[in-house]
Amino acid sequence: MERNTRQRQVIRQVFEEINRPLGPQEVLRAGQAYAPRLGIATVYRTLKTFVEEGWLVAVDLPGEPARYEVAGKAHHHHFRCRACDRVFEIDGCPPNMKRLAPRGFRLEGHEVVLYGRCTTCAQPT
Amino acid sequence: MERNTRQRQVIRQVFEEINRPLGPQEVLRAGQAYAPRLGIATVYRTLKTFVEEGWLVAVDLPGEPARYEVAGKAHHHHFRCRACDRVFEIDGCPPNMKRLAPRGFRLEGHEVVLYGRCTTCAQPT
DNA sequence: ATAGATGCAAAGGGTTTGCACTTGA
DNA sequence: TCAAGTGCAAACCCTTTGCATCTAT
Repeated sequence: MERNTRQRQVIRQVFEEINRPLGPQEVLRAGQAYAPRLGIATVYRTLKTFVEEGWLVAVDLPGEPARYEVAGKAHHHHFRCRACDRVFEIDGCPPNMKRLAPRGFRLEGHEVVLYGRCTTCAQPT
Repeated sequence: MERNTRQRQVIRQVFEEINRPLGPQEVLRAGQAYAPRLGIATVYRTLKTFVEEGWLVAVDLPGEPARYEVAGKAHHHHFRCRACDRVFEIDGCPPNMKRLAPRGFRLEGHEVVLYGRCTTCAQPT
């Protein structure tokens, strides 16, 4: 059965406070503000546990380690800022994905990732 | 200056024969059919060299090691078969990507990945 | 009390690098 | 000839795992 340890409370809190997908290192650093002895192994184990419980889902972007976000949101995609490397959720979804699949291929799902500058990093100064 | 070694000939040939994105291990195994002593380090180094030369481009899909394909093709995306894990190029591109970016964000690029079954793996038997 | 959770350090898997040997030009 | 390229093994980085200790329940 599940225990409600200090570390898990902290990790849950981190995801509730920072509303965007977070990687293990981001979780570790944010969590250590509340629990300085928090270790990276615990972060990995806890992320895995939360995914199995269904409270988190993995967000995989091309060419980088997995991030995680709170589960249960509507279908959506992600925007990755090339300046600060943070990832943001975006609503909506391009239409007619089906017509892109070659004939004979069965389309079961898709991923869309946008790249550019977030509001903060797009500022002139 | 660049040398035209047996290993490089073999790796070039592999990409010309197999017309889809290949990962280092796929290149190694295909290449060893022609050059049995081909080593994985050479594959990595050669892939990197070819990318720097501009002959190959990296194809990164979420959550998996990079693949490579011959450069110079028109803008396109990829389809990954969930049964055989092979990746195929697909033409076309969803319209109106711009409207998906949040206000204030500057959109510079995008990736689309389709998932499903390729023709071969979609066959009933 | 005690099984689940943690922290550390060691082990894994994929990628890169150091170095002596090989080889194309 | 002789520097670029290769193969092997060691090093690396990120993630996972083993194990002794700690701690919610």
